[in-house]
Amino acid sequence: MGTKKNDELVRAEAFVASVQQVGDGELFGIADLCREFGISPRAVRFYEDKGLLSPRRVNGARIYTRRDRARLLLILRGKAIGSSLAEIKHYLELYGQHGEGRAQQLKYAMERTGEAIRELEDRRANIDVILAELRVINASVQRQLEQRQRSRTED
Amino acid sequence: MGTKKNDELVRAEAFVASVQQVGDGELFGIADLCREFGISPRAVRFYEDKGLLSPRRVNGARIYTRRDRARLLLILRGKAIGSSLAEIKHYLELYGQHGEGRAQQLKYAMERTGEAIRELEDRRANIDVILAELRVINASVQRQLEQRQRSRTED
DNA sequence: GACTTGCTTTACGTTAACGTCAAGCATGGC
DNA sequence: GCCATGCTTGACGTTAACGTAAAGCAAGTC
Repeated sequence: MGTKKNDELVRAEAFVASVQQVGDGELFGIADLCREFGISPRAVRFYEDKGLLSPRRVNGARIYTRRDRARLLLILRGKAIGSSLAEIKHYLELYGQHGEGRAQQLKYAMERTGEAIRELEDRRANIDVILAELRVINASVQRQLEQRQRSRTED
Repeated sequence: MGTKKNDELVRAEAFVASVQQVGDGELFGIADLCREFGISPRAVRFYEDKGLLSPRRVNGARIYTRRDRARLLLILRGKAIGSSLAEIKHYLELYGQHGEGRAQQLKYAMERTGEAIRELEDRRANIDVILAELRVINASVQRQLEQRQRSRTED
């Protein structure tokens, strides 16, 4: 009963927690992340320039925590759904901690997340429309094909 | 029973038909389309440069049919879901007619639409993941707020 | 201590998707 | 005939998201 739905929820909570986590434990070099996610170092540094990441430094070299890694994953997912880095930056801010602020700020945070949710639902709705149309097309082409088959069989 | 679902299907079939329609009937100037969709003439001409539109000309001026208008709508929906104009061009090709080709071409067309469908489903899945996370965040913030309310009431 | 390997910054190049003039034709009003 | 309006085609500018050298530090190897 609702096991799949619940799995999704658990996974979502875990990921949000990993983004809000304090940066300790396992550490990564830039090459590690690039290998893991199949992206270029240039891209990772670019995201940092844009304020999406802020790894620590050891001898000038960038050191990433699990939290940074989670942030990078969010960036890539954002790109996968067609968001700009500017929009993704907003997402990252939403994923930040909201425990310290006062009521005013909490309300503001809720409005922002609400906005983001509505926008994404809207985008998904548009995808659904296109998907429905593509399925119509696909079915139509398939009917065409089946007709050919039949007229051949009738020979 | 399934009325909403059926409405979607009908609407999808109607739109696909309007894209495949022959260009006659009602005609539009570029300003009409810009007003209707809230975009700039420059953008419309740009889409034409990229091969996404090909309106007829009268005295050099562009004349758009219902079919062109439907194509433009598809372009804008494509943009709304974060697709590039190059990807949208692929969509437009998929929406084109598939009645004339031979079996080989029909099969190829089906593969392409199948690909596009899978990609969009993938994108939608990613959106769902982010949506789930945003809802987790939203709920968390709301709990924080309710706690404040309660501790105030206890005074 | 020279060399390789892996990181760094700086800077210039590139593609996409337009915005923004500038200059010219075509049509309708007066 | 003149002028405003609305269209047209260049051509150059701009922002985003990197790619692509070029040149230099830092650590480990032999």
